[in-house]
Amino acid sequence: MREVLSRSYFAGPTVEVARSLIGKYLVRENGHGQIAGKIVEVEAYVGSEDKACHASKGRTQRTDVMFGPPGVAYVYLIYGMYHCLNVVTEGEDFPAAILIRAIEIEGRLIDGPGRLCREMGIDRTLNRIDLTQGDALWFEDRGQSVSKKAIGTFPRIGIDYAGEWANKLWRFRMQSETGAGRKTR
DNA sequence: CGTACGATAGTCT
DNA sequence: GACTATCGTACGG
Repeated sequence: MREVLSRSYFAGPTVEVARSLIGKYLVRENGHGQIAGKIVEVEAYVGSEDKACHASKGRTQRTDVMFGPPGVAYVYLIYGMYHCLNVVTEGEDFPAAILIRAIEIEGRLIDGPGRLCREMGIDRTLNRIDLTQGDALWFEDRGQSVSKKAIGTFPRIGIDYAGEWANKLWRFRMQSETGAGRKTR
């Protein structure tokens, strides 16, 4: 079984969708071939109330995409040199997204959103593209189930400014079977 | 091992 | 002009 995740899949509650993304596949297709990786770590950013969510600062040119339909890519540049890949979730006018933090490609752990984007050749030219079309970049269910037990929950990273919102356990990480990626940072 | 810090540019005030 | 959902290197123990 190999199924491209649909728009309705991403329309659900962000935290639940985030948890369910662990064990799914991220697939990148450029002119020269295809790279697929199993998703190992994600973070949920939920609504304008969530101080850690970029959209909490309002609807700007940059955050506008999060207010749109689910299943769309939100890619931004951070610290002037790295890109971060997110999928927009929930309905229109409810700004939320899931940050993809780590994947496993052929047994090799790609740990960190910046490294992941570098590895897969993801940059801002992919911002706002539709991720439900199986074109350039998309998510796949390959029928591998992950038990809830195998998924750890942690606070999100790099958002100490977010007050109480920094304590939410909205980061999900698969305990690796290979032993790779034990580190939690 | 651990912690500290600089690089670098887009975004918002 | 300040800040940033990061990463790699440098250095101390």
